[in-house]
Amino acid sequence: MSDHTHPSPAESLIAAQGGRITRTRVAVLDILLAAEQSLTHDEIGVALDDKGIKHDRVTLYRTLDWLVESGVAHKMAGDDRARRFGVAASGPHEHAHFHCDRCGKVVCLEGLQPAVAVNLPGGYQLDRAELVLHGACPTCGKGA
Amino acid sequence: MSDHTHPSPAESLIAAQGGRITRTRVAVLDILLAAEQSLTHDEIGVALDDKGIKHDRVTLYRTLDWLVESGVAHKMAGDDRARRFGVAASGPHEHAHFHCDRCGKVVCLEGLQPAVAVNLPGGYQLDRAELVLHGACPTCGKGA
DNA sequence: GGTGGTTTTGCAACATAGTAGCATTTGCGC
DNA sequence: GCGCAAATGCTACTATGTTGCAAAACCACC
Repeated sequence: MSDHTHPSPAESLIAAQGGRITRTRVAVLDILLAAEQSLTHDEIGVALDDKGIKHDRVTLYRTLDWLVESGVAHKMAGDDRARRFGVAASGPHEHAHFHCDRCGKVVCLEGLQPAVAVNLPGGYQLDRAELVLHGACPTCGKGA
Repeated sequence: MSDHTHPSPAESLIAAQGGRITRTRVAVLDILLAAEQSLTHDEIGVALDDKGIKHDRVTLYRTLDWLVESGVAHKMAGDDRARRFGVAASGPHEHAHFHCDRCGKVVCLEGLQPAVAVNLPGGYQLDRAELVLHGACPTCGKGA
């Protein structure tokens, strides 16, 4: 529609995965990149709507799914049935997550992988470990 | 409906929580007690139907919810949107779970809590840690 | 810059998981 | 046995996620 005078890192990130540069895809990745914590579909949808980007619920699901399959983003299941999405900073998402039980926010704790090489009963082949810490985040902890 | 000649441990467990001994509640807890791995609502419903226990989907939800609130069972969110339930052997459910990525089964690994007291960024108040190990279970690992 | 093929979007309908309200039943104290 | 409160079962509803297909957008090529 206009000249692309703002070459966001999202575009190059999408292009690096062999995907097409589309409005929705760039906007979603931009939102994910700017967010400090994992977001749900609904939150991303609201943010998308706030940016004036026309979108569909299904498109959002497929876009997020594509980002996860491309390794750009990663998804995780929270306490309720809402899946949350975040950008995968490093290659493997071998990092812990902190889930605040009060505000429900999920933050990625990069560079915080404990020794999970525990003694497996035998026969079990460990592929990856997912550690979720529950408690109160700094914001909610102070207001307690 | 007949005389209770088999006083299952489920009954006393329910009574200890101050709950009423009902058909559904005893049967559900019995199934959970007998199962080695966590079960979904659907799996419990099938097992309930297999035992000839008349039940409703909503009743099952509420029964499971009551068991969780009473501390008898514990729930966790899997990879998909289906919640899984299992009996809480000890008091706090401070144990790890193993999720087989091939058959989708979730097993509770009792007595397998690693040192998760990692260095939190500060301000975060850790309440409990949930560790989910992903990989292949002995059954699926052998057939690979 | 135009054209064509393929991907992506958008729409509608569907599928599954979980919840709410309320009348009826049932367990349990009395 | 009686009565009350808890638990069940029913319908309907919400939320989350999926599938199929036609229209539009993106990109390669000319």
